[in-house]
Amino acid sequence: MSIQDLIAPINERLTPTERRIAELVLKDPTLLAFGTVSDLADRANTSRPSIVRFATKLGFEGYTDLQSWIREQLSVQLSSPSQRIRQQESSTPPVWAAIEEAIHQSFDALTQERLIALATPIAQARNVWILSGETSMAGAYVLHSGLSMIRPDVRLVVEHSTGRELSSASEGDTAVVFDFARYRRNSITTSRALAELDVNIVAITDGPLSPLAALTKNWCELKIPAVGPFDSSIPSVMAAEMLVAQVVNQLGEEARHRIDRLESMWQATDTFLNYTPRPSREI
Amino acid sequence: MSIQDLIAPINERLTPTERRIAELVLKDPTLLAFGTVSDLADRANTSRPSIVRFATKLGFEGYTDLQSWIREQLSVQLSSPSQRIRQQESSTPPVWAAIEEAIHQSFDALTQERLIALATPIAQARNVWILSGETSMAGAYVLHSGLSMIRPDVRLVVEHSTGRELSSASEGDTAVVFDFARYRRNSITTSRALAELDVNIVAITDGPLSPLAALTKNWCELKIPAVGPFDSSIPSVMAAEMLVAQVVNQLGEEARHRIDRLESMWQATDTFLNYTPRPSREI
DNA sequence: TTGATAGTGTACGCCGCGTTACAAAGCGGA
DNA sequence: TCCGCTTTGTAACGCGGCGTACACTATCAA
Repeated sequence: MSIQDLIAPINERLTPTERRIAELVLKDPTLLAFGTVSDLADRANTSRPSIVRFATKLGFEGYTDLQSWIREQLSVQLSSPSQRIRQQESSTPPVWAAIEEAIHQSFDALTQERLIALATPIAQARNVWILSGETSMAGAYVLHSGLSMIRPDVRLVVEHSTGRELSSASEGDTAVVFDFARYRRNSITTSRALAELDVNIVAITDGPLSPLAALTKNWCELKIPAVGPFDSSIPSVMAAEMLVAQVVNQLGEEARHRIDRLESMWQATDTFLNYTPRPSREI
Repeated sequence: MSIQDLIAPINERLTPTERRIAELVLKDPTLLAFGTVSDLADRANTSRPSIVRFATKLGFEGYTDLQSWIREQLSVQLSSPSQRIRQQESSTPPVWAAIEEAIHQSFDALTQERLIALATPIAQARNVWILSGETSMAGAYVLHSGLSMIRPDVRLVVEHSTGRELSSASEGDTAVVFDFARYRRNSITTSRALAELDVNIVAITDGPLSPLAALTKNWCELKIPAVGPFDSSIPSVMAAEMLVAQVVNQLGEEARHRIDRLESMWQATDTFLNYTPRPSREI
């Protein structure tokens, strides 16, 4: 039971001021443990009674009650073995390490030059086709979703309609293919066919021995860790996101203009619950 | 610098009473952090001035001074490892740091207990419905893909057919919702409706202030970094994958059996290019 | 025995704490 | 426009906090 679990069930009943207080104490719980009512009031730009009311709204008698509760929680956290475990880095579960390593390697693989090399054919293509194997579906999905927001004529090709969809592909187009061992037969054969048609191939795959790496010089290598019995999609997704960001850079004003139009479309259709302009937009 | 290091050099100059106080605070440092002079005096069977004198003997102005020092020490100890990591590497590109921090925080949020709490309703549900906002589509996709391989009756609900798809949802079902600020109106209102129908809600969201966190106690908090102009899907995907792995654990033999059948189906249809059995299967 | 000194507890003052009652301001509906 | 409710801030109160001055006790040397 944490302060988060206490706030969550009542978060919709919080007044604006109380919400400010909630954000404050969530950001820095030590404020609650050590701070006085006045401290919190000052930090949240409000008055002391509002702090007390916040405490009662959480179900406590008053601030004192809330604070002593927090202190108890903190005491067990300080004395419990998990805290000591937390400080030792050696005991992290192996999955964590595998994911982190994979991410690091992907970062290393996606240098600035490599990103530019991969993004350029995407930015300049007339049509962009996206293909993928199994592990990498999520990456393909993210790429499709992201690219669609910044340029026209982007299509995610699903296996059962490969032929129909790709019949119009030709020189000047670019196909982005995600696939890793074991390679999906369909994605590989399709890529080969597209390469024959002089379609630019951009391949996200697992190394120079991949059949995809043979098709193009625009490829990059990702390491795929396992999470439980399945392979992780995280590296693919990361690569897709970085590709999208790079294409945005290269398209410049045109991409930004499209994003702005999408934004106003969202506003017009009232898509989001609490619309507040933010520097970072959603995919 | 700890309280031990402060006491050690003067321990021979301590009077009997002061020695009792020293033993007390060494045994339980939270007493110093949270307790008042009176508390300590009572516990050490002495008077309040002795506590104050003890503080001054350690080189502080008074008890207040000592206490605020202890609290500072405690604060850094409580700050999460991810925050300390942030302070180290300043030379890496900001995107990397942001992604790594988000991943660390997600790891912290997805403790074993939390994972079990989230996975149990998924493992036991009659039907599983998956909903998502914008950023988190990829996570929802991965969850759907993974769960489909290990249990029946898993459905990804897309916005335009929400009503039709969910008309059969009822008690005993579980809905997994991914959404983050700005919350997509459709996913939130749908979740609320499902909660009204006593469908179990499992929420992957951005904190206790999320409207989703108000609906259920089975929620977890992810931090969403920005990659270029868009929010990243990586945390959602990671959470989805860890959820799938946990559900596999809980379903045990049944899940493994299903995976094996899928495997032979793949073999039969010759889906992959180079079939070689591997310990880790693809999603 | 007596005086000085170190150790400790009592008594007191002042400040700031948390709390509550009440008034002002903001917001929506009639 | 007015009325009611919700939200928020102001003012006052009483309690307990810490710190300090002072008094008592014990110890030891002379």
